[in-house]
Amino acid sequence: MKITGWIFDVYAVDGGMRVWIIDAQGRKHRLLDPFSPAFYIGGPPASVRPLLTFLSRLNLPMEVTRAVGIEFYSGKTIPVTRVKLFNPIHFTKVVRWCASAAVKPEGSGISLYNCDLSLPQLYFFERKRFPLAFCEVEVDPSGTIQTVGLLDSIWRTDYTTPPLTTLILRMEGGSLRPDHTGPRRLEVTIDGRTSCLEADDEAGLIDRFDRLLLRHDPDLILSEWGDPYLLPQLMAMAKKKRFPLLLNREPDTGVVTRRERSYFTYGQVVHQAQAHLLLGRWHIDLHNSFLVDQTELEGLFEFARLSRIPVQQMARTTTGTGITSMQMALAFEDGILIPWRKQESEAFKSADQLLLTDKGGLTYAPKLGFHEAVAELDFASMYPATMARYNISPETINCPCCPHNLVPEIGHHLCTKRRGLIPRFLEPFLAKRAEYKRLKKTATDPEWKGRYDARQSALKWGMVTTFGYQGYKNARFGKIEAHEAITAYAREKLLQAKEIVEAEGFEMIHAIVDSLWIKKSGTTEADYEALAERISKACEIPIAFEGVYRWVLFPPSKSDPEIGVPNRYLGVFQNGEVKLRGIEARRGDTPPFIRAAQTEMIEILSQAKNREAYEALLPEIEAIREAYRERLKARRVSFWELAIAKTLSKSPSEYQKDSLTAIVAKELAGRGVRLSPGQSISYVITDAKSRVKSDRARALGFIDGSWGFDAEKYESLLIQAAEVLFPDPPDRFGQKNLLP
DNA sequence: AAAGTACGGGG
DNA sequence: GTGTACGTACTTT
Repeated sequence: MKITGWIFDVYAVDGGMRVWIIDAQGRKHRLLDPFSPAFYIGGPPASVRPLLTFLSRLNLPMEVTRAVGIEFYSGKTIPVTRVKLFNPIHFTKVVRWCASAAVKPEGSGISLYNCDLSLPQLYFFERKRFPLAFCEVEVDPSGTIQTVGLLDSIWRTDYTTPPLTTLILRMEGGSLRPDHTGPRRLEVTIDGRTSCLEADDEAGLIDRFDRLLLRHDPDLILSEWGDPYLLPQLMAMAKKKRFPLLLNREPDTGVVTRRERSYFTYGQVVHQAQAHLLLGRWHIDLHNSFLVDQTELEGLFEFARLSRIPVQQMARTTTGTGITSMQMALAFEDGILIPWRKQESEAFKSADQLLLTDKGGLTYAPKLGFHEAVAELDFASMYPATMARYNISPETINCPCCPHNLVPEIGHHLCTKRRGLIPRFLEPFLAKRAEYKRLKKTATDPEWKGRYDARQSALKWGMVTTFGYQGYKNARFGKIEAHEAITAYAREKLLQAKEIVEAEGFEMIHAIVDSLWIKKSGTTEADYEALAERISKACEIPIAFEGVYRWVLFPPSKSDPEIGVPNRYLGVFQNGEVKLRGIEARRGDTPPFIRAAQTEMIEILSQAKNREAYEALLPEIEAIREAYRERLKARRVSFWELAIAKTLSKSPSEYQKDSLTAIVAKELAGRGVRLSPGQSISYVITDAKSRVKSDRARALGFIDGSWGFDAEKYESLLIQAAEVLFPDPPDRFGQKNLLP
């Protein structure tokens, strides 16, 4: 039998990989693909021999042969032993035994390769397939796959995804975390019909839920808080009532769970809730996935395809894991032995070298205040472009063969003989993103426009991470020296651009890492385009002319009104597009009420063509402010609009100061809500100055009509949000603010 | 005044 | 099962 469709799910079962295909009619096909994953052992024969003896005593179906592979850092072909397990479910166990200290004593010189990948990854790598690939499958009557013809490629930009039956699982009445509120009803939506299930009849609830699953057989359970709350609750109820819960499509299997964790990344703590992964069906929690949060399902699918990580797993992992998997796939294709964990440590650096290399991006202080007709030039994807252009990769930095090819400022050098893995990975990746951006512009169908945008945004995250990962000590294909080389080149490029611009008589208003704000009277758009062209040529990486601002405002720092702040500004391009950085409307912890007020004000100001017109709008801005103030006074504001969302950086009990966040977190913890670092909470300020601390603020989920809000406090936030837009003009320091 | 806490960036 | 910088703004003590 021949089946044409998309690879929906892949996981290991006894005797092979379970492969689910969904065809264009939405039919689901449960197939088996025999698969014998292999890992490799390298090292001195005297050390390898006892390991092989150990393996032979296991009496598991396997094949041990001699092979060769390329060692990643040296690029040399080395002899290795290949261990192929005939049954994939033995793989993880056998690798773990081989790695354990009893079998592989310290100092044995043994290295294991290709051993810490998941089985779906190994399967996809070896068979050159990928999640959601469109293909033609030849199947025998028992459902075993004979051949697979790939009708798709990870580099396609016009791919489609299978038709999915989706069940939406959430709590009635909003998306607040269920355990941060009082009791609510469970809501299940499928085929456009929503049913509410009462929690007081547990047996009836499970029974109705099971019947919905049976009747509709959804491919995707899309939940809000399914991971930390709904699925655990449903599973506990089912267990208590001894009812089966038919979440998996694979018979006689349990739901795979992964422990919750909190980790630190990019300067902040992130919480990943416990995950519930289904077999033959997807469960995706909208609130437990960075990628879905940033790029919708479309970006998640793009990442799953490229990384060869199944959709459900990809939803819960970081973009860093995703791009590492893409890099491993490329290494695998090239016959490179994938190193298990990093062995290389940072090379020694002298004190004066440290001073130079530890600098990151270059930042100037902006010229304060209001400016007209300023142009912005941005180096596009500066860091990835630099890595690709200068061949920056962990195995090319400080190679033994090219000491002459120096990186600016710092003592590192780069290989000229071997193209690095990271640049080879980045080239098609950069090109694919550029293609999506182009398609997004030219697409006429709004649905595809949105799709292209989500996909390019997912790729953007991949590139941001590729750079960040070079500086991470445990990255598989990263090296801190490579990170330093990238920022060194980037500083050089920005300086070079600044020199060109100033030599041509432009005034530099601001410059930061990869962007310049410049002006010169009489300059046309075509002149700016030509200037960008000249800089691109001189710098060897592309810089783009973003546009000319009607006006851009760099408000003064609140701690020192004489200086500006690098990342706090607002401006309007000539096409009317508004750009905000660092101000209230852009921040995640601004209450919706304040955000709405400031956004409305900026909307009005964006009409202004020049400074005079801008200043003339002051009365209108004041009118908006007063209208919002009236609403506060008349209490015509919902708690939801006043809610402040904050991310916890520690467990509630670890807070030392009684900030509002700490007070509310402790209050919630006292009600039995488990809060881990990285989770967020929402609260309303009820009485900021109350001597009774617990009266100062109240969690949004537990506030009711008996509580009021602190109108005075919100009024001051409102006034502040307005004042940012009318600071003391820089040439009129010492005068009163334009707003009282 | 000092220390604690949280935010953004990237596009 | 993977990104620990850095500056600003604001609050508490």
